[in-house]
Amino acid sequence: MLSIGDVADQSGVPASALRYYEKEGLLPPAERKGGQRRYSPDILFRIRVIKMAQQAGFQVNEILTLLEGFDSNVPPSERWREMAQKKRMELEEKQRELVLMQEVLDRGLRCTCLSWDECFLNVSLDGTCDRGGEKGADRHPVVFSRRYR
Amino acid sequence: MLSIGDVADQSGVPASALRYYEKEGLLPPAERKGGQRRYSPDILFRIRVIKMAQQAGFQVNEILTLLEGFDSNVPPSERWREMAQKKRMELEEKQRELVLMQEVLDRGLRCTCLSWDECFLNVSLDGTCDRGGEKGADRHPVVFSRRYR
DNA sequence: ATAAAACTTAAAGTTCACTTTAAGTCAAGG
DNA sequence: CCTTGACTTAAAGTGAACTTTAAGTTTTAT
Repeated sequence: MLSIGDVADQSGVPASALRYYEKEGLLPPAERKGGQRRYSPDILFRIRVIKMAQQAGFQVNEILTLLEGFDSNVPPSERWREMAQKKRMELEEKQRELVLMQEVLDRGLRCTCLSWDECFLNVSLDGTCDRGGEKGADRHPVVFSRRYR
Repeated sequence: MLSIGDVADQSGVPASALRYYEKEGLLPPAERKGGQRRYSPDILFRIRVIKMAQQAGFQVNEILTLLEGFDSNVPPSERWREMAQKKRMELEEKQRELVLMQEVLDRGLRCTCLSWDECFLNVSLDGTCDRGGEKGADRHPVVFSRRYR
């Protein structure tokens, strides 16, 4: 059995956060030994899922629904399914945004403009600066133009 | 030229947030007509990028660095490049978590267990319940087990 | 010309997800 | 047995990202 400090060390989640999760219902009330929490190592898997969901943009109350938002003892309740479906679509949208953002970063990293001043005339929807027309794709993204400094 | 209300409508970002962004430097100080903000439609592209970066998990001050965190007039400063490199790696990590999370949701949505009680004995690292052994992959993910209700 | 709708600011308030603090209790090692 | 370090709680504090409020000004439509 692990103390809260052990779990904190092994999961990378501070003890204060673990107590907070317990209070919010994200973690089950831990067994106690003389008032102190004792965890089975299983808890680490649950914490992993909580962290994963957080990275994916779930709020605490959403993770709660995800984990225990059903009362029936039949498989995934309608409520759960609805939430999961909705969330799945949100995740897909978020992935698209993530990829777009990576492309913006990559464009910036590959940029070969010699000065910002070269880069502030044309705004195109894909975010590149296409003034001269020669190697437009490798110019600064216009978002970074001097106009806004 | 667009009023702040127009921009709010067209971008989906509340006027109060737009004012906040201006105060924080995310948006350039807008031109004024009798004290009221007037925007060129170009601003919508910038707002799109801000939203994109937010979806991707950038904080406001990070977006600030992204947009104007360089002083030189040579292409992407070292500072910018460092930040972009770091962020790119974070984005990749986040994508992996997103995919994992989708898989957890999908497993839940595909689950065919007849009751939660069927699903609370085995914990495996991939998060599936594999008691009987027949169609293990389609059981409730163990995260959702009764143990924690 | 005037009334309604939309805008302005500064400052205070809100929500989320924790963290910190204070005062005290427990447990593990020597 | 005793000290030290880890733990306990409740409550207050924090930082991020806005939103709301209040009091006033400007624009727009009739």
